[in-house]
Amino acid sequence: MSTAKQGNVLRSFTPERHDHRHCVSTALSKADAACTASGRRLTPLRRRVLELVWGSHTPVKAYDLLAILGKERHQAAPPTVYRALDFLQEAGLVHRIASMNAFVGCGEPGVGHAGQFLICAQCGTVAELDEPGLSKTIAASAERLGFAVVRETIEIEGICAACRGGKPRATRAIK
Amino acid sequence: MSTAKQGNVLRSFTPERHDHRHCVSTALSKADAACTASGRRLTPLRRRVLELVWGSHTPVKAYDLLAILGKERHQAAPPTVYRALDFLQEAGLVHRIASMNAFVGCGEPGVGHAGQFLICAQCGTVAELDEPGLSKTIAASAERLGFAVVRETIEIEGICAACRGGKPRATRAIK
DNA sequence: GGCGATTACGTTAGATGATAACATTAAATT
DNA sequence: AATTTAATGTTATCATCTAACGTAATCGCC
Repeated sequence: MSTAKQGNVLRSFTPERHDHRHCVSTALSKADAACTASGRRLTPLRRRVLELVWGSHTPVKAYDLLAILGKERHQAAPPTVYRALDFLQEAGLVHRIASMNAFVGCGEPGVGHAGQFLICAQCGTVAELDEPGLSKTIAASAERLGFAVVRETIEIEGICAACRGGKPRATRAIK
Repeated sequence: MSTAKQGNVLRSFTPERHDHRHCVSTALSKADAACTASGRRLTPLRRRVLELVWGSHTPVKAYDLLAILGKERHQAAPPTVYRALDFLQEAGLVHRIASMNAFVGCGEPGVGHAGQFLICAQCGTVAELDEPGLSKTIAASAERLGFAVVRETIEIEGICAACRGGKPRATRAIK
């Protein structure tokens, strides 16, 4: 048996008690650094959207962000939030979860990686993986068919350890 | 090195010249059989929707189906088509491609398999895979985190052999 | 075959998700 | 400061999907 290299967990299922404000501020610091490095402008609006995305333990819907922004700035329309999200995706700071039409903060911005997610159907929390083995298997299949891979969308739905272990967290609702 | 078992191609990139009506009628026959076997009712409406889905080489949008049904039956609203699609998904006869908000016929109904798709960004055609190796890799990662997999969404975007080989097919448009 | 229960479908309305197009403001560049 | 570019505001609209409720078809049973 080959010693399969284990992948990394870029964003783990968060433990029940942890200071999430710390996660958020760390993410924002990383984002500042990444944008400075790449010459992008993390404007107050974009930064605020990123903060809101990180503020939730679960993927956030665009219109939820819109509702919050609407209260804060008294002017916010769909393009406001979609443009910010587009920027953040482009910058590798958030991922879009296609199967949910929702967004999560990226646990490891800057590092080139595919989008590989484990999504708990119970509590809605998301873990982000970087399993090179997965991408390799995909690449092998693709190659057999002469298919050139451009982008991977891997979203695995299931039940996380906490929810299985009889101590389910707060339910999926993010409002 | 272990002799990795190669997966199956459940639905391949269709060759340029082939009698697609044959694909469709085969799919419908299989569907009839599968529904009879499982005690489901493949009503005329559902059957027609399945036929329309299979009629396209590329994933079909719900509203495209709606437009066609509208002409045929002079009464067709969104629920008409979404309900039929829900049934067909439940019955394992079509898959939803989350990253496209579109639907494709399932190449191997009845056989339990994950949704693994290669999607050509150029021509829009879709190949459906069943790579047990992929699912195994995913299961291994999940297990490390105590995560119980329920459903896999694997959608790989890229360029298919035909489009790479300088003889691109008709473009993605399905209208 | 009639009858109640169930399932499918019709119909209206609206929630949610996303984008086009153009005006305005702010920032970077010269 | 003037010019250019990038970001945001604003309005409108399109696309996707679902809730809720009524009607019609079908099924299961007697």
